[in-house]
Amino acid sequence: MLSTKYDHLMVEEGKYEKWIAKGYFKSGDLTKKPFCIVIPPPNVTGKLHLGHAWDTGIQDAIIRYKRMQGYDALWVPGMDHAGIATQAKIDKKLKSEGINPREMDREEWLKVAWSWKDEYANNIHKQWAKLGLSLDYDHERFTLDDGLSKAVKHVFVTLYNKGLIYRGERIINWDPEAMTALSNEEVIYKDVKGAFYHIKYYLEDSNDYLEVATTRPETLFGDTAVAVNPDDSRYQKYIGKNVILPIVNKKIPVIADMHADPEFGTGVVKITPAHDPNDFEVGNRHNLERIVVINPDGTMNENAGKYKGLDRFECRKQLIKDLKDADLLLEIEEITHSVGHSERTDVMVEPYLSKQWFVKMRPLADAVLENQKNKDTKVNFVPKRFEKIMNHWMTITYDWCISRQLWWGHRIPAWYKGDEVYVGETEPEGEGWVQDTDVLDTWFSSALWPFSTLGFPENTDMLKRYYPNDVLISGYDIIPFWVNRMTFQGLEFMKQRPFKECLIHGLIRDKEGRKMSKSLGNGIDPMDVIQEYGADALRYFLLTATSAGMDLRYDEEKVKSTWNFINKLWNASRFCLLNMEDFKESDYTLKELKKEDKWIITRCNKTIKEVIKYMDKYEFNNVGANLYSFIWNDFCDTYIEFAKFSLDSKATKSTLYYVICNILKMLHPLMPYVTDEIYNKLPFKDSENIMISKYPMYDKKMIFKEEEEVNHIIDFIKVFRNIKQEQGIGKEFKVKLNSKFDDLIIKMLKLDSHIIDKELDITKYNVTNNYYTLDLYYEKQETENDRILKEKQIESLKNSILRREKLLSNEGYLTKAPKELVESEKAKLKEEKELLEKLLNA
RNA sequence: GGGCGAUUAGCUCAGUUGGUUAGAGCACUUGCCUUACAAGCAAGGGGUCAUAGGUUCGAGUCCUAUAUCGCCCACCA
Repeated sequence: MLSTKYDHLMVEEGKYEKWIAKGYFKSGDLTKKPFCIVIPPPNVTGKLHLGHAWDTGIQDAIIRYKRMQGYDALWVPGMDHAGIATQAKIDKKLKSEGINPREMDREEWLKVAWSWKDEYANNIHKQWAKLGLSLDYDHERFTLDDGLSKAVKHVFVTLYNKGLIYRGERIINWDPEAMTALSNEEVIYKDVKGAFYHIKYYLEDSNDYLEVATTRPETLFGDTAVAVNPDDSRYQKYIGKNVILPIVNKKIPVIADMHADPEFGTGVVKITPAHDPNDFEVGNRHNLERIVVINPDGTMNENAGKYKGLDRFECRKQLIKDLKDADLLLEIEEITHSVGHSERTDVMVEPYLSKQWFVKMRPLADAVLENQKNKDTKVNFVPKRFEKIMNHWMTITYDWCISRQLWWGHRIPAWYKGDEVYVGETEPEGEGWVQDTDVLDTWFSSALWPFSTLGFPENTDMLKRYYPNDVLISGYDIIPFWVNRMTFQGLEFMKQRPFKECLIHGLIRDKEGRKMSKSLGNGIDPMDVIQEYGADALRYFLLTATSAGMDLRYDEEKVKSTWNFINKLWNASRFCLLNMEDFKESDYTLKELKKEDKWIITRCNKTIKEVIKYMDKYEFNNVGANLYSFIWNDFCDTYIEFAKFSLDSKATKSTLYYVICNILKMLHPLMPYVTDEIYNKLPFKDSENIMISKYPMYDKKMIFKEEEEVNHIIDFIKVFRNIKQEQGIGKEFKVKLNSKFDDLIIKMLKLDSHIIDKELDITKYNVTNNYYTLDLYYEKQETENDRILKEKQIESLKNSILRREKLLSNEGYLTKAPKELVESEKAKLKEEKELLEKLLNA
């Protein structure tokens, strides 16, 4: 028997291991329809946070729901090597041990990395288990495992052969701390305080100068021209002349280029083709030399002359001082401008001329845009609005820099011998070939996740069966990084969308609405929450606290209140089980039901219908609201109280069984542990385990017309109690029943010893809800207060009648509103008028 | 500059294709240890749905502005 109080630690202990041992998470029953979700692979950099708990909780709810509905449900687990993030962490750890990671041998370093991966993967497995996720571990993958590496190589080589991957010298975003190139998506723009430095660029052999404004004076060593707008009348006379580059004292030309905006700054731009993407384009147009002046680690190189070796920011300081001393600095204009920072290391990104590998995006993105026009073949976002983010990205995207100067990742399958380049899945024959030392962007491999995990590039049975995936669950923050890239790679290599639907959720915030972050120290460890309230409470809270696509504030009070809800379920179940001790399957019957049994069974079926509707739409907040009020209000507060009058009846026991069984099943996807615990204690059950039992189905035959009658009974009970409390009536009162009364009302209100059949000459109050009516007599002079209360009741009724009469005399309403609505308004008006009559005559 | 979201009870949030008098949890008031649960039960108070217009028989919901907060993208010499 269940203990008197819900104990989440006891309930959750050992269950996951049991589920695993029984093989309940396994997929592959070919007689069933397939349903597949792949987990967004967490990074092997740390522990899972609340966002993961939310994201995976949604997936587990969906997969458990589908499994119970008879699908062959496959949820593919896996993790991401997370190149730059993981390498940064490993390097940090090595440095803290006094080891310089860059002085290590690559192979040695990789050994450290793999043991790091093992340790963190192990942690993540433990956390998945705590969360209760029904992942099919037979199909677990890691982005660097052999199969996925093969997929990556295949994709790289195929795209290269198609001309969709190329190697080129471009301005890329450079992270001077991680010392690697980054993609545009890995650059976070932040507003920082900086300055416009107005510098004199003297014209050759003249005392005249051009005023150049720049935020990055240290790049002037790389200047190879100064540009003005060809239509800018102020400067036309200078076009074609030379200016003297300050400090360097070198001649550079004044050129005319549209890039210079006459409205912006001084209208004169210094052109540094090796350190600015726009300048790079200008340089191409005018055939300018590209001079790199900064080293990969952010220090100045030999082109900076005496500033060589200085950090870029130190150089700026010194240079400004020297310019000032040489009277070349006109002004320092303080401004706030946005500057790119590395997503991972948070250092200022350096636009940097460098030879890298790129994916040519235009054809791939266009294919996505085309595919999104067809609702049967496109990725359907839930909520719909997120499709815009993808479409916009596909419209403006430009070539994707995929090479990273890191060790942790997929080594680029390209080999060089002199000027020769070979790209292939395996090393080329012959002597002297050297493989590219770079690895690929992490997202290059995760972009293949929906099909690489299923066996691609082989055309496996798995791939045929589970691709496209049915739904992908992701936060809106990774649409550009991941969802978009999976979509174009899926279309390119599988000729089909990677998933039919894409369910988007928001971000977790703290109680004050701030993003959870390490620097703020406001992060919450889901494992702590599970320890205190249980995985069931955490998961139910996360899923039901907000509507789709919205951010979620973590509020411990709400988790606590979810715990209370589970405790309520626990005790309701306890009540059922206590009364089912000798109840056998052969006793179970839904014939000869009493009206209250029919009432709860009807409510239960209506709830099933709603819950299924909302589960199918992924509206878990609505699923929760329906279940919560059905369980707490209808079942616990109302039906169980009714049931107490007929606990030895088979109909009552059967009804209790019917309802609790359906409740447990509907709750199971949202709170797997406690529902498993209680289901197991049922005297008999339809399945070995709730998680492989059949999900409830709406049954029209179980909708009874008696529901309405019982609703009136419940309503009357409420009206009576209200009046009794408002009038301050204690145990001394008499009632004279003025209509046919129902036994349930008598029992619930404990009226039997108070019934009289004669009128009394004391305070009388007519209690009615228009279906039942009685006179309530009690020893108390009617006070002013009582009179006011009664008048208030009459007043509000009169107002309501007036409102309805007005509505029903509106010609437009009568002709245009649905007939049923008008009819029910009329009926209600009639009821109200009758009720008013009774109250006035009382 | 372009786009998106939010604004509803003291707090956190729901509110479906427009349809009774706008809901929940927490908090609050009153009365209850009623043998499933006092982490509970019963009853209750509390909202001019950000503002201004409009469409409609009817608007929290649709349209047009405006305000405030937040996010994304682009630009930033």
